[in-house]
Amino acid sequence: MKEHSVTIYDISEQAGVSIATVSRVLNNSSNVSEATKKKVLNAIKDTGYTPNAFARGLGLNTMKTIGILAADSSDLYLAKAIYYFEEELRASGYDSLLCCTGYALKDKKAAVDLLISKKVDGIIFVGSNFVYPDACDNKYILNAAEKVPVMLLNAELEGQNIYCVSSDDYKSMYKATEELIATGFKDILYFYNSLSYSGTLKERGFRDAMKDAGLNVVERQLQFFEGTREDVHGMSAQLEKTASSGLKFSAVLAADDTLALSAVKYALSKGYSIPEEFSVIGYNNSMLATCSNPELTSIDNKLETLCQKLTATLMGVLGDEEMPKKTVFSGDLIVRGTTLRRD
Amino acid sequence: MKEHSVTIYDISEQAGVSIATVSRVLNNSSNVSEATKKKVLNAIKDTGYTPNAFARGLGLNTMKTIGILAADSSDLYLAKAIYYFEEELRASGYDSLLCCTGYALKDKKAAVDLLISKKVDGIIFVGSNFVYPDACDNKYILNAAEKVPVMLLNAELEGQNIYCVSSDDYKSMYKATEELIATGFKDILYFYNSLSYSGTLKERGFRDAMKDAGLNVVERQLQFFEGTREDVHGMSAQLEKTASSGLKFSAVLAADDTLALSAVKYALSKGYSIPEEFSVIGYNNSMLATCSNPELTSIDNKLETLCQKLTATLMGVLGDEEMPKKTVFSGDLIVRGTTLRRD
DNA sequence: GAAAACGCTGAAAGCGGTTACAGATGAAAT
DNA sequence: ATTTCATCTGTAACCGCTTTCAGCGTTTTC
Repeated sequence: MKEHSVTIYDISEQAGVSIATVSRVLNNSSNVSEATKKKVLNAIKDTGYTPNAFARGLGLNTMKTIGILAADSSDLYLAKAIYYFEEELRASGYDSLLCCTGYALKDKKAAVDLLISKKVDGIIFVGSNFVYPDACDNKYILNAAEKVPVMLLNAELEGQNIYCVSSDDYKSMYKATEELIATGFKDILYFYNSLSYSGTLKERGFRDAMKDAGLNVVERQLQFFEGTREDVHGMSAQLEKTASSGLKFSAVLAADDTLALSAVKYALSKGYSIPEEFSVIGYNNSMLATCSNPELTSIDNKLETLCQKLTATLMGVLGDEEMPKKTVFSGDLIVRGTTLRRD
Repeated sequence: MKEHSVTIYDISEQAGVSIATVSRVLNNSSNVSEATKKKVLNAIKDTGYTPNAFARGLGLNTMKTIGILAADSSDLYLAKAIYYFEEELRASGYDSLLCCTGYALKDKKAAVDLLISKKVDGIIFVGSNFVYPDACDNKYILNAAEKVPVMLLNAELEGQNIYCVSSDDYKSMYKATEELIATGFKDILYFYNSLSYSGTLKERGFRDAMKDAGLNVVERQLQFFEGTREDVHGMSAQLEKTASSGLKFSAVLAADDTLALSAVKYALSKGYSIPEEFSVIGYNNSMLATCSNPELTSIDNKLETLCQKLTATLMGVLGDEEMPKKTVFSGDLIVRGTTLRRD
């Protein structure tokens, strides 16, 4: 099978030059005469030679590769982020090594080691679930940052060589809560499925907005969904159960569009008319928002902008520039069919 | 920054052994006495050493890495496939290098070269859009196959060192068409957005089923959507336009759940009741199917099984086993709310 | 016309591992 | 006591590429 792949030596021999010259041609570096360059390029074309990136990486001690860590690449939001990163990185001359870690801390640690051993030039942690409320669980990130710049999307962590780009989830959720209240919905159920860093921010936004509006929040009003992120049926079942257990709510503020969609499903099954009798606000403004019927009012946290900014920051860091350790973008509330218009 | 990272030499020095011994400990190979092993492991722990994967790769000429090529990692279906592959590969001791190529041939070629240069042990082409109807456009795949095993998901291409695992899209679409006809819908609009290999199969399935039912198909009945894969509004607008241009249809057979969802949107906007007056069948049985209201009847092509089979085949090939060059799984029609039940 | 500068090329060291081979040590067999 | 053998460890070559340094021929400079 692997019948001794073509190396720079084969090229040098065929072109009648030294390997150094071949290397120079490959890298477009320093002065090589047109004649020799042509000879080398021909030899390369003839043999179908592709340089060995290991060998190059060994010498240069960089593979021009950025590690991307995401819990679940099939999550709509994370997938989109990965896509943007891939695109941005490629445009900057970097490749990406993707690791889907799942949500267990142990696997996240293993993935970081793997990326380090592959000598990535930087690591992007996609999504807030990598940063834990308990500080000592975050040591693996600090360790990584000792070796390589670490970028956090939608999470925050202080530390040398750690850079954060995130959306202002606190404010967004505060705004969303206000919106529901302003359109006449006071018995709001907060529906979430992640205990992450940004999850905490969102929850605080909801609580504070309720408090500032003089509304009381009972703990049952915050529903945590434990199932998988795609289990829409399970989600609406939980709402159903919550309602039948006696808690009254006429609006759902969801930490995620999928949860919001399940709320729409629940409301329709109950025969409520949306948005007059029952309102819903989602989060992330994913494609689900426009797929839904009626379409979801949702928070757009400008993922593409976040990803661009994060990549730009990373490139700056790699170029030894001084870069801001923390950038926050505020989100927009996109009003669609699951909330009332106000004028 | 990069303050001379810890190497095997540092470990050997600290542990008072040779680098060969350190290497042996790292690879758990041959006989190393417990005492020395312990010394080495301690040194590793103390220094936080992680082996350099380039150097290892250079020596072994394998990085234990599989390249994954997908046009768009944020596409629901592709993202899911990527997720399964990642999972399966990791379980088999391989890592994955993801390249999102976009849909342009040129970029696909570039991505293949990149993977080859990174010395991946195999390449998985995720999705049928990598195989073109025009054979000479597929040369880049044959080239890749000269260097490394090539795996095709949902596409077929003859060639040395090329292995295909796919769903029987022809039969599935044939079945779906039959279902619509059997439930009383004969003026079916076929809605698609991809000219890929499996796209062709699907279309043939539709055409043949219609023909076998004695139904005529006019070309306007096959609508191609050119926009992006998430533009639900654009899709329903096209249906709207098609309808107002005079073509009558009371059912949509979509090559993709997103397209199907847009059909639901269109039908609802027209005030048709689903599924009695208007039926829809989607494809892929993605989460959109259960997100929709009413929920989509869709073809489940058992993506997870496909991915598992493909990975297993690849592992077999890498282990120099004889493997089937082509495996086909048939799909299931999952009946939900957008088609009538039949008894 | 000799010296200096320049453009191009090659030899060789090094990147950090793996591994074949040889050497050292100690126990078992004769 | 000597040989044999197994067990453990070290030396050094090698993987394919980049890059420094030196060398050489040619042109410029005074």
